[in-house]
Amino acid sequence: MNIQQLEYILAVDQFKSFSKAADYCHVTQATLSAMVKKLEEQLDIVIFDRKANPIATTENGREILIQAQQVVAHANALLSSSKAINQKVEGRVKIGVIPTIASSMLPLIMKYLVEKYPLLYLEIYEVTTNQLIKDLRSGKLDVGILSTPIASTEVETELLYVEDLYLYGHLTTGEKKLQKSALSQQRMFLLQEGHCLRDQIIQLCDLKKQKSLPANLSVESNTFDTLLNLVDEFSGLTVLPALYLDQMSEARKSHLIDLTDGALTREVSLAYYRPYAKWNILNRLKEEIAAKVNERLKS
Amino acid sequence: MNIQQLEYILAVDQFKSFSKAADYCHVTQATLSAMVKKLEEQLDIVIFDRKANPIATTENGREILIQAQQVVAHANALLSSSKAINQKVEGRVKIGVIPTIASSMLPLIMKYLVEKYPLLYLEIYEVTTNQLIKDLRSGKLDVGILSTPIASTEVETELLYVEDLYLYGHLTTGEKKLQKSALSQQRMFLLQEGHCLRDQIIQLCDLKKQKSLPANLSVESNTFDTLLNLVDEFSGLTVLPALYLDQMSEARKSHLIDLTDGALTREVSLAYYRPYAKWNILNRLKEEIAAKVNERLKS
DNA sequence: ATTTGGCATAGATAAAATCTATATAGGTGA
DNA sequence: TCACCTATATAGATTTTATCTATGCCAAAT
Repeated sequence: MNIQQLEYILAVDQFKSFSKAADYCHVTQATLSAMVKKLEEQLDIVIFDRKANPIATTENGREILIQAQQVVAHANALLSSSKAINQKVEGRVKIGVIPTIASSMLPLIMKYLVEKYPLLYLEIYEVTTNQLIKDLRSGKLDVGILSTPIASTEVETELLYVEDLYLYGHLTTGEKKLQKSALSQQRMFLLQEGHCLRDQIIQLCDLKKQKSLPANLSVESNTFDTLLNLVDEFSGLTVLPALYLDQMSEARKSHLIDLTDGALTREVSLAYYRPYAKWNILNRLKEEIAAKVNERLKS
Repeated sequence: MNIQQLEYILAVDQFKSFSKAADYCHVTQATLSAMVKKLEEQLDIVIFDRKANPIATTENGREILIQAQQVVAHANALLSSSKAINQKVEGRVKIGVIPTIASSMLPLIMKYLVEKYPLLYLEIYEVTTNQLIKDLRSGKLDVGILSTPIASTEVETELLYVEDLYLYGHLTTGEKKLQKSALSQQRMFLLQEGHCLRDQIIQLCDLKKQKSLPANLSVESNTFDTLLNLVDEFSGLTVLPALYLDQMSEARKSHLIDLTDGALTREVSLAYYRPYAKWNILNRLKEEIAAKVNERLKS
């Protein structure tokens, strides 16, 4: 017995005709006849009196049909539920975000999201990449937003957007341009140890023997704001993600420096450990963030 | 989506393990995995979090499982119903019986049946073969009991039992034995026109130019009882079905005459026009009658 | 680092559903 | 009563689906 066979007998009962029922079910009359017969044999009950004109449902068949109706109705309910579930964006989601993304991207997206999805409770945690991966695995977080690639193979990532990185600062020459190769000669102000953007920049710029701060001053900033103050005061360079520019004054924007040969970029991705725990919500978040950010980055 | 797939996910939810669920469902783990995956793809909902240990049901999956339970429960209810229906012997059945069977077989079976099946209402109509076939076709009767073979192709018959026919009467020679070929020489008392047993005997005994009653007396009986009285009075022969002997006095039984070469028999069968209208009841009647009569005929 | 338990996947096989074409039965009108 | 018409049943071929065996892969535990 299967649901399809039940649908077949419901159709025959409704149309009082095998051929009309077959049309309705989008199968040939031969198929429908065979399936009805098979069901009747399995149940050991003859459901239809084919000699009657129009076809009649037997007494036993009537009882079977009532139950068949139930089964099919519930099956259809299940299918509609599954569609409804996929539409639904509600509930609590714990999101871990690394600081450099939190300070640059979140302002752009959060207000929009909470207004569009009033039934969605977003809990945002600002954590480092390493902590984020741990928390994903332990289940403390449902999803992370971080910069890829990452070493972990256990955590899956999906690219949200690719963001340009901008140089900011004061060159001794007073120029507004710089070659990539010259980067390693510059005094570069970086975020604290643990920020992945720091590591990325060190790698990108090949900053091993970099000139840094005066020896009597050691500052490692946690925020771009502090970093910018340092750069302004001590004269040097730092690196900012594109989305952070939204928060900068026009005066400071004039201190952005172009790289003459290509650009620095970073990937920002969603990271899951259990991709499907809150699939519909996370999938929607992914779409919304990607759309909103890419629209912003184009302008 | 099909019922089996729903049973699979119910098992996984129950056992928190694909392989245990597979054992439970008597399929391999590979099959169950594939089917669960297929269902998840069709619903576009991931039901199980396979990374959890033990396996966890996702939030969405939980909602699906609740509905799956419903569907499966109703499907099982349908299957049990079908079994119950096949057991059930109740309701009203209109049975047509030809007179020679009514007077011989019914007394044996009726009391037994109505006591064994108190919910069964048997309506018995005594009608001729021709009328019986008409009434079956028109739906006035659900089933008939008659002597086969019959000419009609529209009515289906199922053999109930084969019954010996006995000769009864008084031979002029005083003997208790007769050859078949001598039958046509005897004065034979028959039932009225319309009784099929009459026609059968005429055919069996090749009674064309038979000696019958004195010309000034024309009696055609409707009942064996009358027939026997005629035979006793006018001296001659008649033919009785085996089951009628139950109702005969011992005195009369001594006037039974053996055929020296073989026996006369008739087939008694159930006749349906719509074989499945009351299948379970009719099928049970068939079994009961055949069993009871054959048991009687053997003794 | 290696083993182990458990799910996924690939490829082959078996089972079931479906189709086309045709037979057959029941009803209808000449 | 015969031929015709309509509707269901059946046979055989084809496609789809379910299932199995064998193996890969991953994460947890030793």
